[in-house]
Amino acid sequence: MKPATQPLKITLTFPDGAQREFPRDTTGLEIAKGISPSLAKRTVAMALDGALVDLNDPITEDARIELISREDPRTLELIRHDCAHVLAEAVQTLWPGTQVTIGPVIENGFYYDFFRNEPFTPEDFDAIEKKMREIIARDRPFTKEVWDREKTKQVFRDKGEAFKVELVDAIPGDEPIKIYFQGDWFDLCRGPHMTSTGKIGGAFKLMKVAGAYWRGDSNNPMLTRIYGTAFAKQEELDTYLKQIEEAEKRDHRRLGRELDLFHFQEEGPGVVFWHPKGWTIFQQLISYMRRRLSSDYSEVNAPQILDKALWETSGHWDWYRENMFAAQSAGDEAEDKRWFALKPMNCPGHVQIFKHGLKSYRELPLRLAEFGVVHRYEPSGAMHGLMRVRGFTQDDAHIFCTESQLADECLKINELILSTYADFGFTGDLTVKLSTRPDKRVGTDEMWDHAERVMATVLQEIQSQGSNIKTAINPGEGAFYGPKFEYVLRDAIGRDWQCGTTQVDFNLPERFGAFYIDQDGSKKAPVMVHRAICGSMERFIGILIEHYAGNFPLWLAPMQAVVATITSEGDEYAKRVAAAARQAGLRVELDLRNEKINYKVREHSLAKIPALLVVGKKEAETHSVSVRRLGSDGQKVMPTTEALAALVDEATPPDVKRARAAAGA
RNA sequence: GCUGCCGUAGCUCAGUGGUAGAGCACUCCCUUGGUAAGGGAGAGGUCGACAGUUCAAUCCUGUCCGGCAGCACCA
Repeated sequence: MKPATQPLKITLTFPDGAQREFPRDTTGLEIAKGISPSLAKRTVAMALDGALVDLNDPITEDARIELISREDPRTLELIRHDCAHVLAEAVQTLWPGTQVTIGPVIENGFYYDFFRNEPFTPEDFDAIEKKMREIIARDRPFTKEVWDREKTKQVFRDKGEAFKVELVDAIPGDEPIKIYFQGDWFDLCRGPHMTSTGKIGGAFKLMKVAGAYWRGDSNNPMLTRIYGTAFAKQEELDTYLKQIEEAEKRDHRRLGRELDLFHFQEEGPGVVFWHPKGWTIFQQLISYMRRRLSSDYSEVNAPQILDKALWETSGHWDWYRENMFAAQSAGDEAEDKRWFALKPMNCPGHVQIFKHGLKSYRELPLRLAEFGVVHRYEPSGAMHGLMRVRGFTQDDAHIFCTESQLADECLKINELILSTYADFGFTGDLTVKLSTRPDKRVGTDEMWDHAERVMATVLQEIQSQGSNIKTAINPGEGAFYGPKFEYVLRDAIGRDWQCGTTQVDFNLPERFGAFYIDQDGSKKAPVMVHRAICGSMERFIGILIEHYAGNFPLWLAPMQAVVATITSEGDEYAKRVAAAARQAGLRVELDLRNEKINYKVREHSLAKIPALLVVGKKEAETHSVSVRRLGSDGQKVMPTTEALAALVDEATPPDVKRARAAAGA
């Protein structure tokens, strides 16, 4: 409640706890100057009760105040935002007539979207950056004015800035229209900004150009977006650029080729050719998941291709057709021209299995799992290595249960997902998002209300269980048949990937007339829960490749060790070592080539073979091997039996180790 | 799908309006060498596909296919 008359004095609390009174409407700059001129010079913004605002803003009420220097981590956002404005001014100076739109700060920098008939190219960057440095060197103050809404629109209309006019219209009526000047150039902006363009400094760089739809809608015109980044210090920019290089080195498409895991070719856009080594990883992953499922789930396999009629019943033909592959007999004479569709999802197949034979309430929850290969016609621009393909394998399952079992099943799945991610070393932050009803959907509002209510309760429960779990709501992002949880994991270099999902479905069983006989002898439609842990095995392997940078833990490594000889004198012994290793269950290769050991070490190191077992005359005589581990410089001579036992232990999958420990305890 | 860029040997890339080169990888020969590249020779390409311009196209133009970066979409 504000008092009827504004007080003339306000009390500000400084970070050290000191409190001082100032006349109302004193600006941050005046306060800084009052403390010391050098402080005023160093200060680029202030925070009132923790919120960053312009240093020149008059302070109207009591607050905690912090004077923010350029070195404060919170300033980074301002540097980038200021830099975006300078970019826009530079572009409009160099190419008059270019329309400006928006220029926000993003995770690693900023961008600005422009409208211009001629798109920009990276060759323009030098000229733009040069102009930006001029503007920064001019060091004009950022000043803010609050304009009348109609006047603002008129000014932008007169300047030919149609997009800005639209932006003004989008600002809620009760919000002020703020205009920031930097010299003569000005932009509509929420702020805040630093005190002048000179504070931006020189540690910025334009990164790339790309197209982007106006307001993120593919029905709107496409703008040209220029991405840039900026830091407080040059060293930080250099570090960032180096990080990008490192990330490129672990790109799964590059490592997939270098490590000979898989390939793509023109005839099969978005479908993977798995090579022996890549397929070994794939199989290890599937074996792992099978072990994790064995106690609760029954594995099934449903057909790859089914009559269109079935997809009409399921609703896919209506709601998902543009993503589906359809097929007919290719023979001209065939009179039977039925349309079939490749399955884009496994659920309808599993419902058929559930429906086969009468089910009793005693059989619920019935959990059917399938490593199901599905095909989806993804937009051409969406394809990205293993991360986004048109044919992929889901570690899919459908749980048929009663409504009262639903919440428990969701929590059980949650446990499985979290423990699986932990086994692969994804120990960073995890986000669980609840996606609610989309516009395009089947089922009644009552069904959706009910489903979303149950899910929201489960989400709360999940949240309360883990400290590194964040939760969020994605309104309108659900599947067309029901709301879903999406599990987003964070990899070794901080990137987020959506993998697991739990989707509640009150529609499909009913559509197919699936039911079970309840305790009272009546027919009831089961609730169906769709769920995947890895999501797509292809994508998950892509994530693993980048997460491990190709250095797989021994249990997943396609080739776990290579036995290499120094001279051909060691051949017989090397064969015995390799045979013993294989006998012990290790995936090993023998390298008897007439090459120098240096050459072999280099080659197998580049191939990221985890263990190199080198044998020469000495080892043969002492029944030992010289073990060189990937990533270490030296080597260690050990008795062969001991070396193999250690490798076998290390190669034991984490879940198997856990099971053994539990059995032993 | 949209905007921009790209497509030459398995990979990384040179190059030219008169039908092609390098390094690595591959094959063979010499070398038997203790922990990140020993030497030599050879083989390998209708220069993404199809049209057009031209006496002549890998090179210029167009269409298509595929890829890359974003956007949109999504496991």
